[in-house]
Amino acid sequence: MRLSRYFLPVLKETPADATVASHRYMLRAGMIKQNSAGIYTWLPLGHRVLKKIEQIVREEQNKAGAIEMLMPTIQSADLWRETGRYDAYGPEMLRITDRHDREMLFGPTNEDMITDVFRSFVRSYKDLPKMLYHIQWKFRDETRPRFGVMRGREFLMKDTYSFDLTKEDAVKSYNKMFTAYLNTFARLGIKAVPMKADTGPIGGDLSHEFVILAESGESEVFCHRDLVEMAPPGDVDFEGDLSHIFDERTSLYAATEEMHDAEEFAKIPKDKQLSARGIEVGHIFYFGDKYSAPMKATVMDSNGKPQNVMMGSYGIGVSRLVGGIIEACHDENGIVWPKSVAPFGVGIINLNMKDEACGVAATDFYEKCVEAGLDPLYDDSPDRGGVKFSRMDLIGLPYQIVIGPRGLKEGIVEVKDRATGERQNLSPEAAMNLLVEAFA
RNA sequence: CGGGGCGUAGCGCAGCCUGGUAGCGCACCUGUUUUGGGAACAGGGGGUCGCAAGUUCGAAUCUUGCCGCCCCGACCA
Repeated sequence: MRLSRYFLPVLKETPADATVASHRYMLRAGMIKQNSAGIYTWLPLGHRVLKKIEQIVREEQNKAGAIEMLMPTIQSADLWRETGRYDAYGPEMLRITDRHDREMLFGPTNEDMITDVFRSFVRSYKDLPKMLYHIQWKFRDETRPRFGVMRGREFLMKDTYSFDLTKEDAVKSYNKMFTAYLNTFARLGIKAVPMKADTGPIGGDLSHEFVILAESGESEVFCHRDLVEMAPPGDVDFEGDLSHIFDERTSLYAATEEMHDAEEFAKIPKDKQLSARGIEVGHIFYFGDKYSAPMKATVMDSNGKPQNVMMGSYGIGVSRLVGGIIEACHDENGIVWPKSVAPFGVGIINLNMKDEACGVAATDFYEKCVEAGLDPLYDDSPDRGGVKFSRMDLIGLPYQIVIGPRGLKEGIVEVKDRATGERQNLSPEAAMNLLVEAFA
């Protein structure tokens, strides 16, 4: 993409409303625009990141055997009455009346609806297990939206629902998602720690939150230090036994504030005790027949007897992750994107648009990057060097290629690694090789 | 939902206390000179001062009501 043809409204000054780093940088980098409290437009740069995260989440869900579908944002109140949640959910649910005075709502989650879908079609235990998911916008009318997209009212969430005949089988599904989540967050370039969690209003008795450690986190969390650096499971057989992965993580202490047990925590060696602020980016629940029972979602077992299906639900805050990743990956100059989610792979800076040789070299490098699939952003604006440098640092692409008249005379371009700040002077060919290898 | 704060040009702010018809920096437009870490000079455009009512000869400024947004807390993906 050529910057001159793109839509990248960066801000030089920090908007007064933004107090946390990710919110400030998202506004300044032209990723989002606030429309009202907790509701945002995703501008082109932000949209790219959102879609990249979404795609990684999708791929890891598919690997784990979950099947993608799409349910609507608007739901009928009737379904929620069946489970008693229409009254239980409270003012956080946005209630709407249609022209026929029918009560509708903008879905804050989809347990009720997916249970309805399931019971409409599935009759036999032979169809189990099943894991279904969608990636859809949710609305929760928070009393106090804040921190930009990290606590919006409208947000994009991946929610998976598992259906099994028995609790024992449901725990296997739970472990699949537990494992998939570890891989997902690792691919996103962040360290998310699974922590024993309160089940909240969704209910159930087995639940973990996946938490990124960051100073701006909303809640306090406690865990064993080793959990933070533990390598992800990587390629595993999702049809095989995954309990060792679950056991390995859960044998070390990790809990959110509500579930914190100071006595247990104290048993950890002092140098391994970690208490920090955390951002919840994923949450998984097992809740048995909480919804299948009232909604009569049953399948025939091998004896021909109807059984309530045992369910779990598994959420990842896709839009929240954009902010969460920035909280974990930024410096004083701006965002430092992990390669996997960066909006563009490499930024090319032409230091002097009026210098003909410079233009030829930069355009040539740009076109080669396109061919190599590096997804480059070419700053072909007439701005001065300083403006281009600081803008490129702000939007945080993993690599910057600086092409200027001075270097070209020596036959070199400068390659800057955004994360380390390290710069190398290389021939264009060597620079290209470096980039291709970096993204291989 | 309790407590606090803010709303004046696209962004960041001053002016309000003490009423007299709106200003600064950045951004934007034109021109010239510049061009390796947010250039300089000259000229220019842009605001019914959140909305409504009231007080007054006169309201950004005083009064009342409403709306919007932010921060702390409680609540939550």
